[in-house]
Amino acid sequence: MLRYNHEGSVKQTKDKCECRVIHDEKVNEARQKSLEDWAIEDLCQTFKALGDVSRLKILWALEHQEMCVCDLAALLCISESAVSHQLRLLRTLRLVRNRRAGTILYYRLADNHVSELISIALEHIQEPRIEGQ
Amino acid sequence: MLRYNHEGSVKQTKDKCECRVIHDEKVNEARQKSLEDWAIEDLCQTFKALGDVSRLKILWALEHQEMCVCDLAALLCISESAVSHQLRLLRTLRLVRNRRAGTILYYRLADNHVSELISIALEHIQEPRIEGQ
DNA sequence: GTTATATCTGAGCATATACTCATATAATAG
DNA sequence: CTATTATATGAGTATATGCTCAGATATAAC
Repeated sequence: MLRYNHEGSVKQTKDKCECRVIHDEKVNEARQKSLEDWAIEDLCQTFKALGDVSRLKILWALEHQEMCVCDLAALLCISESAVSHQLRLLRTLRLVRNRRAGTILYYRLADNHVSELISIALEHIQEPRIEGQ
Repeated sequence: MLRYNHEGSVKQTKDKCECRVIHDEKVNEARQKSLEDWAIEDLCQTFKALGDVSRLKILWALEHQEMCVCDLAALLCISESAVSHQLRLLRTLRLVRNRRAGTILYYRLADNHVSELISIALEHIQEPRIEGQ
């Protein structure tokens, strides 16, 4: 066991924290293989976008067909404003796209990533519990 | 355009909401293909677990090697208590497991799902921006 | 038994966030 | 131009959540 000085993020270079470390080599290896801050942040935002009941329902619906804002609001039984707010977030993260037809905006999934992510997560939650763990 | 009565969740069967619907057939089809409530909720919790910087860093570290609580705390530069709280959540969702060696608990990923999910999300965030959208 | 180490857990708090409401914008019809 | 429809947006608010702190638990050594 030894004491270890951590290098904080860029914002906190002055106040480094001191923590216990049991396996120095493991921590060092993890440090070397760690993702860049921007990647972690982007990953986090992507998963966070999927981690909401309303947005999940929207994405699942768009996986089968394109839909407009008010239809999605009807499906989820929440206000069109709420749907619009969520769609903006999903657009920002490039998870959905839209096409305009007059005053109506039809939304669809941006690419296959969402489908793949949901598919794997479905596998996970449906996996049978293992005894003794 | 027509008015539509929505069936709320089990908890709110009494106060059904009335919303605009443009494409009745789209909404009906989406209703038929919609996931069960428990599946949506489980999916949501799984993605929510991945949608946090600390937990993502933990999972990414465990993808390469098993680690104990205090090493993870040292890596993330947060308290061991905070790590323990997050690991409990990840354990509950069967995303990680542990093995005991004396007083030390070594954590590892429970299966390949986490790796696959992160891998696809990495693809997504690294995808080049498309102009005109 | 006592002591030390590693981890866990509940409570409290500060921040994040998902919604509602009111209003603004964009496209179409007249 | 005005009116209507569909959507977007900013502000405010109630809830959710990630952390710290204090204390509890589990294992090993003595």
